[in-house]
Amino acid sequence: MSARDTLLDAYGAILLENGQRATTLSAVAARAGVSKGGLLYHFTSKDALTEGLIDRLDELMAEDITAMRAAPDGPSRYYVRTSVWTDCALDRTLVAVAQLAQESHTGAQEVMDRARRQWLELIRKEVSEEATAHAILLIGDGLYFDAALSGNPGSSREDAITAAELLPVVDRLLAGAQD
Amino acid sequence: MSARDTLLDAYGAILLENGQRATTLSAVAARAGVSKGGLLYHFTSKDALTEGLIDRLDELMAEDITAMRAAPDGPSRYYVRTSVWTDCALDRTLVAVAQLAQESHTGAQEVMDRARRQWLELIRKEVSEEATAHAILLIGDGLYFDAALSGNPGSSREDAITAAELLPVVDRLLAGAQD
DNA sequence: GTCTATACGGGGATAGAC
DNA sequence: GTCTATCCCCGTATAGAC
Repeated sequence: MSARDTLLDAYGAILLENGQRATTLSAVAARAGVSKGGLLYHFTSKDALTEGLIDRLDELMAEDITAMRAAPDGPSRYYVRTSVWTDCALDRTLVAVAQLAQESHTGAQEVMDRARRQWLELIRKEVSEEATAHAILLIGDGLYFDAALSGNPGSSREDAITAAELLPVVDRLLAGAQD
Repeated sequence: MSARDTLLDAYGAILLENGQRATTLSAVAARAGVSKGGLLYHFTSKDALTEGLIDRLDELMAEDITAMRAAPDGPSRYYVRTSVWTDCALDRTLVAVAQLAQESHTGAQEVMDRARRQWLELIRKEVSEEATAHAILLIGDGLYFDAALSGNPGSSREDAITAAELLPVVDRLLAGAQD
């Protein structure tokens, strides 16, 4: 794995677990196993580091949209299924960048906006009724919100909802919107 | 309005609009129209300031739970209705404290957890089916997530969903869970 | 490609005047 | 009750050795 990727992993992990304030250059460097100077060789500034993470999210989102479009059980079910926390690269990067977006980082806000628009577009193809499509999108948002709040989403709470429990509800929403 | 309340308003507003990193003592003091020293007379440290905001959320939540319990259209509809951004004190404080929770602030995480548990408990009284109750809770979470992401939720986007559009979907969920 | 040393600014907090 | 002045620490970034 490239040094750049290792550093982005460390940055994302700290962002996810302890929030923006904890993402000092020394903390990121230490977690990646290099010194501050070493970090600044690969990313010339902290801004460059955040741009790197945003670019990574853009790539992961492109993959996700492709998979969602091809999902055998349909985009809505795919979307809700994959919004439940699975600790995958997209989950982690998305919640990390969401933190940046909340700190008014324009680039982060734009990529989050783009992500939600792309998801909604695919859900709409399956669910003609506008409000239902939005409700499904909101359920996914809610799942990410929970993950973001918990700080350490890996240690899922005992009362966390599972995809298996949630999908029948999505099915009912889909069926109800068909009339 | 007391000086304390004015300062908490300023702190919450900056947290909401620009994120934790922007909430320096000088910025909060300036927004409240006092000096740094003036602020530190009312709140002896930055921690005291955040505790103040968390206490405020606790009070607002108690009011909200009372109103939700007495809502004529039922707790679920009340919950979704009021989760749509209305720029009220609870909305603003909740999203502000959510930011603190994401920065691993224990007190903030606890009050957010408490809030979600209380909401879920009341929704459960109306919706016996567990997954549906969770789905309704998640729709509210999603609405708060959107508000948090936008940075300045006051300036609602044109594509934002309204309560009027969302409530029929909630009704269908309630009806579907009755069988 | 990675390190140490250092410069510089900003944020939190105290002391004390008014 | 609110202000200014000041201190110290820490975070970002640069310079230059290895």
